[in-house]
Amino acid sequence: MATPKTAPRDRYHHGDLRNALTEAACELARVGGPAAVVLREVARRVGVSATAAYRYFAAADDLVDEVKHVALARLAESIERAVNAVPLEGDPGDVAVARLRASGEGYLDFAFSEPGLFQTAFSHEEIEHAPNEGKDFAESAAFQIFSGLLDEVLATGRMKPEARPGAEIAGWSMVHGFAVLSIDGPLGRHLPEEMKGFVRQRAIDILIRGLTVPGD
Amino acid sequence: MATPKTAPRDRYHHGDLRNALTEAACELARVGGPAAVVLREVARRVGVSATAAYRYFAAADDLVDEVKHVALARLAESIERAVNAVPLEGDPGDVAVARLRASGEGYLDFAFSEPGLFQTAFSHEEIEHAPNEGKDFAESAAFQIFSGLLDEVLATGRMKPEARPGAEIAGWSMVHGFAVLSIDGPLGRHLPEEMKGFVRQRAIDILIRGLTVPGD
DNA sequence: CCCCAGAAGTTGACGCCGTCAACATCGAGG
DNA sequence: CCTCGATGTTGACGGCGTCAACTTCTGGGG
Repeated sequence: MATPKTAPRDRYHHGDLRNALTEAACELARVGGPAAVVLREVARRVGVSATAAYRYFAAADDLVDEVKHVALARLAESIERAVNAVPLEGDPGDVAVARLRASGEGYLDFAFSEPGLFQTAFSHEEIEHAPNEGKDFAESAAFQIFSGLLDEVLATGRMKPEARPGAEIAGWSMVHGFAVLSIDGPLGRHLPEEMKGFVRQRAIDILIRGLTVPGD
Repeated sequence: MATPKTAPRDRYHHGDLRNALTEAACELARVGGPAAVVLREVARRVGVSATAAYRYFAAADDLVDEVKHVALARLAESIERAVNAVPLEGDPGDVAVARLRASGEGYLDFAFSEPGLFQTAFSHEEIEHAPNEGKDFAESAAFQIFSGLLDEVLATGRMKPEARPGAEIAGWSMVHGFAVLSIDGPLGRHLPEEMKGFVRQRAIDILIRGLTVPGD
């Protein structure tokens, strides 16, 4: 066992295939969306036979699931980054509202900068695939952050208590709907590029207006 | 040519294949979503060879497009039905707002009662498929109705003029996002059935609150 | 030291898919 | 009646996901 571990083993066997596959799958998804994640192509890119993937994934869908989790994590990072960029000085209510707004911006930043991954994050091939582990999203980091921000807003009095229930879902719906309609829906194709930014701000404005009460 | 047209011609040739194919494709989409629209299966159901479809559709995607247009039309019908069910008596502002709200309800009624068709209506296989005919959606009946309803609300003074631009897109985003998240997203799987209705009302409430000003 | 069990990857096959080129068939108009 | 164009069929190709059977590599115990 003198010098064996350093050589990069050109013809696979012992490089960490699983990670390599996941990475290749992510790249495919990034460029072409969920439909582009094709098991045989992933294997080809990694330089391995198609069936090799079955050592690590029970089926092709599981590979897509892996990408989905990666994408969801990146989405959460994007939101967190945007929220943390908001300066904390000034009226606490204003800060809370600004942070809430920023979370929406972070969501859309990710959706527009990585549309393929975003689409993959929300793809479910079949209408049903088990009562489910319950793990994949509502429990996800992104949702938790968003929920916490709404609590902040509530705590500063900038939201009426009766408006709090269901607020995360309404907010999520607005921002997600806008992303979806923009990325592969009609907005993306029919809206002049210069209006996109305007409309995006308006959507978030209307959401914030619906959720909060004016300051002072 | 005495009695030829009445006989139903069992072995295709001259029955209107195109319609039969479209209809079968719609049924597939209805039950299984866009992924279930498989050319060979459609042909099989109609009792015809797979390649027969190529007389009427240049490619399998064109068949899906056909379903998409049907689905979009049904969506518009559902919205129109809900809007027209609103009684016109009382304060015009209230009526306009009620009609606006009803359009959202009609949208969601369709999405939840025909999830497969709804998903198909908003599916686009590839990220790009031409600068596009521009026809498919923003010009669609549904969008026009929605836009008109917003104008009504504006005219009754229940919406501030500066809130009007971008309003249809914000509204569409909210309702569409809610539908998508509910049908094949996390809301559908993680939300107790009894809360669905509540959350749905809240989402629409928040939207209306964001778009309008209170009456009186 | 060697050797062998099991992990890691390959081969070849199957049935499904979309699509194409070549062929068969029907029915209306000269 | 006979031909010609529209309509549908056959058979093939390559790509896909998946499976069973095979090979090759590697580390740890005799």
